[in-house]
Amino acid sequence: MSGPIRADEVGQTRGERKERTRRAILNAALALCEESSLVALSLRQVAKQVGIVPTAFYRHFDSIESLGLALVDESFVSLRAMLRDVRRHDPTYRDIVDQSVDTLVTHVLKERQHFQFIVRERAAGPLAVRAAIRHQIELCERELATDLARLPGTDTWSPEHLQVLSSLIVTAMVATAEDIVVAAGRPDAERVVAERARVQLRMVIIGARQWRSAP
Amino acid sequence: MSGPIRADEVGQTRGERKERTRRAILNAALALCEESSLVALSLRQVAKQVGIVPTAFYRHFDSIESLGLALVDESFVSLRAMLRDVRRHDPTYRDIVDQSVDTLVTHVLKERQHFQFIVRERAAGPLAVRAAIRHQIELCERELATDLARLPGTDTWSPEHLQVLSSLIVTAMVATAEDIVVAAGRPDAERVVAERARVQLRMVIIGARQWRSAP
DNA sequence: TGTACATCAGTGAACGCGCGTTCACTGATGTAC
DNA sequence: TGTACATCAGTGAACGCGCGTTCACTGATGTAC
Repeated sequence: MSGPIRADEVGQTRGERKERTRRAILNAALALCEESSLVALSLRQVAKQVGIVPTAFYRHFDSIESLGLALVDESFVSLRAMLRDVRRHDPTYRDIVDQSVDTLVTHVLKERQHFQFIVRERAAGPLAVRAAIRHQIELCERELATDLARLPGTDTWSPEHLQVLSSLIVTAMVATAEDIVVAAGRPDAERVVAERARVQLRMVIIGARQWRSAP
Repeated sequence: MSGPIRADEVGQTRGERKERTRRAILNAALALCEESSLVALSLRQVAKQVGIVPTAFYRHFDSIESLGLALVDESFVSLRAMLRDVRRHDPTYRDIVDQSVDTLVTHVLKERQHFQFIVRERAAGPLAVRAAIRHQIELCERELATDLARLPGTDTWSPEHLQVLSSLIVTAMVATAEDIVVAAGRPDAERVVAERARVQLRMVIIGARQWRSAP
């Protein structure tokens, strides 16, 4: 770095400072595209927000698109942390819905920007970003199908059936995540969204269980 | 118009020509934002595509955002045409799923740009556009709830229950519309998406019917 | 029917601005000896 | 440990370009008489 060293930067290695700037770029981009989309975000806006000169951006990313791919990775770290939390609970039909929806709500509110980024850029991001998000979501669907296969009473279901059910659940949960983001900060609205998600999940599970006997 | 009159323009009134340009602007915008989003679309791109000077744009719309609101109206004309088609069929549990999914696939493929616009701008459009789309979708959910109330065997369901079910179905169908757009042009992929939508819809309906007896 | 005037969709020049990207640079940090 | 050199995150000037918006305009269409 050629500028003056700030008090909070002494004692850091060059690598640590680079990582620090990289993180600042990722955070600034995440915040700036919140109200529109990556495709409307400029390199100069990001640089300005971070407090670096526009050309310094290139020391970290090739383009806004590759910055977007890094944000996809980062956002799915949050999403997978949530899935891990969901799996930690006891897999019984009785509580699984309540626990899963609670976990979803908690994580979406805690990492709002990441979940918002996923749902928004999935539909409207740069092509490579859209593709990366769709791929990650597909992986989540497959994982969920594997998890579902471990639930009691699902041993007779076909892999295709599990996959279709899994895709329906993921779709409903992505939609719920969107609704939570919209409702964020209004406790009443949050509760309505959560209750709806619980009922929907229960309907789906009941339907799937019945399905077995009527193929 | 101050430019030369083209052969295909003779005999049109001033109003007809204005409407013609307006339509050209809407079509150009719909095509141009297909690969990214309204928020990344410029007035000059649209004008260039239409073949008018950028300032002429203002004779028709205040801004890209108000053009977007017109595209929302236009797109929901397509969506409501589809809903009308769905309703035309016999409301029995046996065929309703096959017929509805067929209708959905046909309409989404026929008016691909409109459906694509809705799902994309719902998540990433200018704020007013997002709000308008969410409002329209909410209206559709309420209409569907009314339709569901007319199906045999639903007379004992509560309005809240119908609303939750309706929202789940709309969510699943919006997701299916997205998948149809992605699969468009690959008949195998289209068939997979349609079959998945049918199974999911059946699961949901079965679950909802059972729900009644286990509140 | 003809004439005089109003309307208004589209024109074209001009503006200041933010954009991505190039380039040569600076100077603190890191490394080899 | 000290010295000489390499690395490289960040700088700053400059570029050509597309942006939204302003303004005064043109000339065909529409209307009032």
